[in-house]
Amino acid sequence: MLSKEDIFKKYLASKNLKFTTERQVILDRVFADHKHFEADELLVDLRLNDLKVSKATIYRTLALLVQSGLLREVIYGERHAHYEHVYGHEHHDHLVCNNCDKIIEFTEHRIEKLQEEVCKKYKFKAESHRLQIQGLCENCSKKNNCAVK
Amino acid sequence: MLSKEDIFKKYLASKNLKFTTERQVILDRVFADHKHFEADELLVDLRLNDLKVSKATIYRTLALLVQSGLLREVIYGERHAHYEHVYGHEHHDHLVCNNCDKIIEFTEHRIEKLQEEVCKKYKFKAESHRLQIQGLCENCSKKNNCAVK
DNA sequence: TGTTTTTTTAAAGTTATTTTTAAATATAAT
DNA sequence: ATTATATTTAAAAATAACTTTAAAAAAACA
Repeated sequence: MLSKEDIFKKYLASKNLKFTTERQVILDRVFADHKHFEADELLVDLRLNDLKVSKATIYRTLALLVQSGLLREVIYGERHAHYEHVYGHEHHDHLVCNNCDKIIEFTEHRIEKLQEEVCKKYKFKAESHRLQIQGLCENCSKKNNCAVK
Repeated sequence: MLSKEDIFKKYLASKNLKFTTERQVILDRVFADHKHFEADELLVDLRLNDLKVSKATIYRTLALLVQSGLLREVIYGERHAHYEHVYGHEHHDHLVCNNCDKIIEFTEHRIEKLQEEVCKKYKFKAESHRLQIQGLCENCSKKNNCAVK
C-alpha cells in the first residue's frame, strides 16, 4: 500500500505541482494526530510547534489533500469546514452531542448495506455518504435529566 | 389535526407574538410548494410573486417557523441553512446528485432501526439525524458513462 | 383618540472563514 | 546562467449569511 507521502506526491505530480517543504509540514501535522480538525485549529497547532506556514498555504494545501483523497471534508452544521482522515481510517459515521459537542465515531456495516439497497432502487450511483445523529451523549443526558443546561 | 396556520398562531400566541400579514405571507409561500429551500431562495420567490417582505423579516420568520415545529433545518454540506417541511411530511433522508443537484427523498425504516441500535450501544440519546448520500442520479450517471461532464 | 408596544423595513453592520493580490522566493527547464 | 513556472507570504479584500439599527408603520390597549 502506498504511504500518505506517496499518494500526495503522486497526486501533485499528476497536476504538475511540487512537493514543497510547506506541503510536507502540513501533511505531517495533519496526520500526526487522528482527530477531526478545522483549518484554523491546524494553523494554531502549527504555530505552537514553531512551524511557520501562512494561512493561505494552509487553506490551499488542505484543498489539495482533499483532492488527493487523503482527507475528506465533513460538516457538522457549522459554517466552516471540518476535516478528517480518509487514509488509514475505515469509513464511519458520527454521533454528535448537542450539549458538549463530543463526537463519537461508529461503523455499522448493516446500515451501509441498506444504503446500497436504496441506491439500487433509485438507480443512484453513490460516491460518498454522511450519516450524522445529533442528540445527547451519555454524560450530558444524565446531567439533563435533572436540570436544564 | 391542527392546520399549519393554527399551529403557527398557537405558537405565536404562546410567545405573545402577532400573526402579521408578513408572517402569513411567508407561511403560505413556504408551504405552497413542497421543496427544500434556502432563506435566499424564499426571498427571490417572494419577490417574483410581488410579495414584498424584507430580508430581516424572512430570517426572523423562518426562525419562528422552526421554533414552532413546522419546519426543520437541514444542511447539505453548504455553509447556509436549508429548510424542509416537518408538517405533513414523514421523516426521510436524501440522495443528492453531485452533477445536477437533484435531490431524491427516501424513507428506509430499517436504517432508522439500526440507528436506534447504534445509539443504544453508545447510550446516546438521539434527537435528530441526517443521512445524505452523494453521487450521481440515474440521468447523470448515464451521461457520464460516455463523456466527462 | 392618544399612548404604548410590537413589527417591519432598508440599509448598514457584523463576523468568521476563505480567497486574492502583489511582491519575494524557490524550483525546474533550457 | 537565463528564463519560465510555481509557490509562499502577509495583508487586504471578498464572500456569504445573517443581524442590528433606527425610523416608520401597524396593532393593541386604555
